[in-house]
Amino acid sequence: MSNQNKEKNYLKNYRIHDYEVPLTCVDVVIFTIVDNAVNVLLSNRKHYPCKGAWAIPGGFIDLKKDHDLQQTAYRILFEKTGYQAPYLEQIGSFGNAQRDPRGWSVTITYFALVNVENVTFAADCQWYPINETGEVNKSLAFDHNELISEAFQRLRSKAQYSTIILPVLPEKFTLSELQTCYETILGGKLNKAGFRRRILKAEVITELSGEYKQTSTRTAQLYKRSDSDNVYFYMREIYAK
Amino acid sequence: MSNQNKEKNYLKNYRIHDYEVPLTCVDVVIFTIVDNAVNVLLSNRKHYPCKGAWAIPGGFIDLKKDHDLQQTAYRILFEKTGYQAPYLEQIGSFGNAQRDPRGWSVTITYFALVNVENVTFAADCQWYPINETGEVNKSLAFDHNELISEAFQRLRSKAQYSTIILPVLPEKFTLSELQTCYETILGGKLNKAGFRRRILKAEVITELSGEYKQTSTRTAQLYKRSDSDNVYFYMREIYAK
DNA sequence: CTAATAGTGTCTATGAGACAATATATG
DNA sequence: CATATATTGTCTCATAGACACTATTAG
Repeated sequence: MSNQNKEKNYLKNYRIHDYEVPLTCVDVVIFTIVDNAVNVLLSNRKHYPCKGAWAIPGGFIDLKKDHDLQQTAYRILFEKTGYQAPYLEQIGSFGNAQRDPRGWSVTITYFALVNVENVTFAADCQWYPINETGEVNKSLAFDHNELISEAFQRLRSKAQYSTIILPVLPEKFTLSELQTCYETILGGKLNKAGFRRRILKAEVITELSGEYKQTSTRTAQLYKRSDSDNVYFYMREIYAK
Repeated sequence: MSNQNKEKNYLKNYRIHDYEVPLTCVDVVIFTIVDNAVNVLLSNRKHYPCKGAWAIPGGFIDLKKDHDLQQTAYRILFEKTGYQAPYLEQIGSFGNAQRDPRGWSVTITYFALVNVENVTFAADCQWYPINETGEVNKSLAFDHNELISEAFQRLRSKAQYSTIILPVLPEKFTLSELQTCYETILGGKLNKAGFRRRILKAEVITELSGEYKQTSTRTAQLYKRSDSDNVYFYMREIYAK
């Protein structure tokens, strides 16, 4: 038998269920900002294990429908929030023998950034604020509080040198609102003049000429995300205190 | 039946093989520097599929022996290189329906940095230089050239703002050798005075007082990694040209 | 007018890039 | 001494941080 035929033969007889395999699933930590606090979307589990417990949205790969991992994550996010194209990034995979009572399990974890006003979330979901350690004050299913914490660290770290957080803002926003979002995520105050210089240099937002937001005092210029709303990466980190 | 008993019952009857699951494996891109070029360790596949093809070291999770994903990666690395504690970092997971002829498959990919002199690699392995696009000039099994490229991008990107590459150096080295390593990975020349200021500021290397390396001209001060050889992250990127 | 927030001007501090000067080996 | 590389000094430049000043709105 030729080598090629041997390979064909091997593949014909290959059955994944002849092997011991881990559980593999995809989880998505969905962040937004509500009332100047970072919030995460929690979903109440309908099925065993951990039925009734709160958890971040997640699920198994649909081998028939999902073309790749990213699409699994998009599907999960869409099912829970109705969002079509949010900011979505893989933060890493976590796997060990203990994290799931069913056995050795791996989660490929993503994080997403959404604007709270654009979410029409499923009935089993709710926003929950995260605390200073990047977790929620609530006992969650599996190791989900750790996953949230990891995701938040990534978010905060990226906010220090990029314009990643723009998707949490509404369509139109002021520079002060944008600065407040950064301050919320970074956990400290930023210098106003410096912040403005920095964000304008990135050319990721565009002034809406003639459009202003009424406030109790001086009106503020409105901006929108630029059409080419790619994330900009700075050569230097910003410092919040 | 109580809710707790129902859960126990569910777990007792849970069989992973009742579900359609993807293949899940761990692959490790092992980098070193040989003759001022970044090299990657390739292993010749002994088993189907892609028997006889070159691939990066990888394998399945051993559900009995491996406590977590990181340990799977360490095990794979140790089996191929004899290395006990190299620099190892997860770069991400890649999964889709096409990348493995056996079906939907996920790889959790790590990259490692080793010093070439400390490796005693397995007989089925060899170093292979990577080209400007971060791939090897060779057709590899599965999507392994893409994985190498992703890993190399991560390596280069991290070298711009951290001291991550120290593990590729031998026990004792000169500042010029260290700078050459950085230049090899970054793909450009660095400013000498600036580089020295920067690396010494990080306090990740220690002068070996009285020890010098003979060269054809002036001897050079030897250094070693500091005992606390944690990776240092700079607030600002370095620029190679 | 006052209060409050929006928006700008400018000085300082940090650290990288450029480039040259000096030091020390070999032959 | 010539040459090559190691090592250091110093000037410039970009950008962040500090801080105060001006502008504009409501009441």
